[in-house]
Amino acid sequence: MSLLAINRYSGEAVYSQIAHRLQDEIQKSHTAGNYLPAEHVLAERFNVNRHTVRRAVDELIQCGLVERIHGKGTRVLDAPVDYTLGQVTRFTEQMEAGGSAATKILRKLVIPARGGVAQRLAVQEETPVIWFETLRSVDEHPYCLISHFLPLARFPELMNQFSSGSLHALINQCYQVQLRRVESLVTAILPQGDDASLLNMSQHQPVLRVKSINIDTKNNNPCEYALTRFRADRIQLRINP
Amino acid sequence: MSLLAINRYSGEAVYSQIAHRLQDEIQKSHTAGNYLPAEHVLAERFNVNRHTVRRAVDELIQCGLVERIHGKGTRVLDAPVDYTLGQVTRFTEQMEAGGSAATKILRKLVIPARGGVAQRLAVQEETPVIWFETLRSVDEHPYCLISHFLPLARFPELMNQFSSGSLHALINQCYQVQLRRVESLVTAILPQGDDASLLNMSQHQPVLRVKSINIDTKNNNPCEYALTRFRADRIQLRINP
DNA sequence: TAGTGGTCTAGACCACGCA
DNA sequence: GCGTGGTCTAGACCACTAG
Repeated sequence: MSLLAINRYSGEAVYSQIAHRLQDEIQKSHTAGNYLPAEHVLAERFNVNRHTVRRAVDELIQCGLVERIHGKGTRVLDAPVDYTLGQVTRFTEQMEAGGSAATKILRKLVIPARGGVAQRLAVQEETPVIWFETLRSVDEHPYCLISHFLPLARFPELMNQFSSGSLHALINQCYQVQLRRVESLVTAILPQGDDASLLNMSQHQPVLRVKSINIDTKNNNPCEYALTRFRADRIQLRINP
Repeated sequence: MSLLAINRYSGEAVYSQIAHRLQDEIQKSHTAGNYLPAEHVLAERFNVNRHTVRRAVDELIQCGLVERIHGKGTRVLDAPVDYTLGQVTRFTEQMEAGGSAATKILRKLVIPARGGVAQRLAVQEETPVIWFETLRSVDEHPYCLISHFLPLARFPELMNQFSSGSLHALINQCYQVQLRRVESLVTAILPQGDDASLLNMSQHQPVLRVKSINIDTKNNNPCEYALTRFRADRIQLRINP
């Protein structure tokens, strides 16, 4: 319970003061999964109208701190998960800490390499390339969408072999290829195409886009080009030099 | 003027119907720079309360279609810029590079350390901390905004010494302190506060936010906490493991 | 059925931009 | 001073969740 009351003459809007107060309290007692008190309770506590509380909570939602669930309440969300960009990608292992991670395969195609894909895989234009589209989730909450591109000639049976689980583990097992990340290019964009709906997020909130190249550690040939879109409100990338 | 009236029993919220109607009209008569009719006029036209119109316009703002200007009205914004334009001008910022282009100092303050700042600098709450706000540009085009936080006790004269150029070079020169970046946390958000106008960008395009900690290489004490916001349409971060 | 959030109305007063 | 958006209140009713 806060000691300081709302100051109606401070120049700062009441809803804004309440938003900051709630934000502080959420971060101090980082109770992810908990529910905020009901709106009418908060209204009584701060001595304001319920609509004013709603306006404050709107701010928290915009920040990605909480989510409203109709009929249930307003739930505190997990803080963005740190995702370390290292040499070896271990998506599943990194994310599994909290809950049950899952990878869903959305598309499996063979396409002719063009432009950036051909260039990054160091193959001729029109060379057949495997394209996997995967969606990763924790506890049914999607957090990233990955387009994987791999030269078909190098992994001739991968199209049939890959049906679930970790792609890199499968490659390691079936082809004795150890992958190492050599470069990542990170930027932020608004979600394109179906990405927003697949990630179950707003079209107007940004995603982190990471282009990465993985090479075969044995011969340093590029084997995979991956284009990952992270929900930026759920993920932050940790980079250690 | 629309022919179809609002249907109060369609299941779709009234504000949502109004938002779609307005969106259609804006896009048909794409009159960027024009102002929407005043809220009370729209309310009258749709036979709803002014608050309901406001809720509808909130949606359009969220989409980046219009902006409210206090005392003036609600203005239709330009169509979003095509992404291909952004791609051309996008360049890459090395995580380690200090940045040599023009740096403008926007603010120099001493503030009491609180929360994340205190924690990351490993100082007590309320310890005096220097806060520099700088803007970096290339060819007059701003591309990033940095909040630097440094313990005042460690750099007692820095407030007066720093007037232009590279902060890290100055620290090295005056205090014989070599800084090393030990951690970076990267995420993407929509610009907050004045960031959009300082970076001369749309409020609806994302920025890359990098939190980084620099330590003194001699004793491994944290000396600077920097919070950088990059224009994501102009910058991508290259990360080499 | 009780409790929660979702929407809409009605009216008041304030703060800002501009002529 | 007028017209604009910004905020806050008060109350009503609906829709969803869960016991």
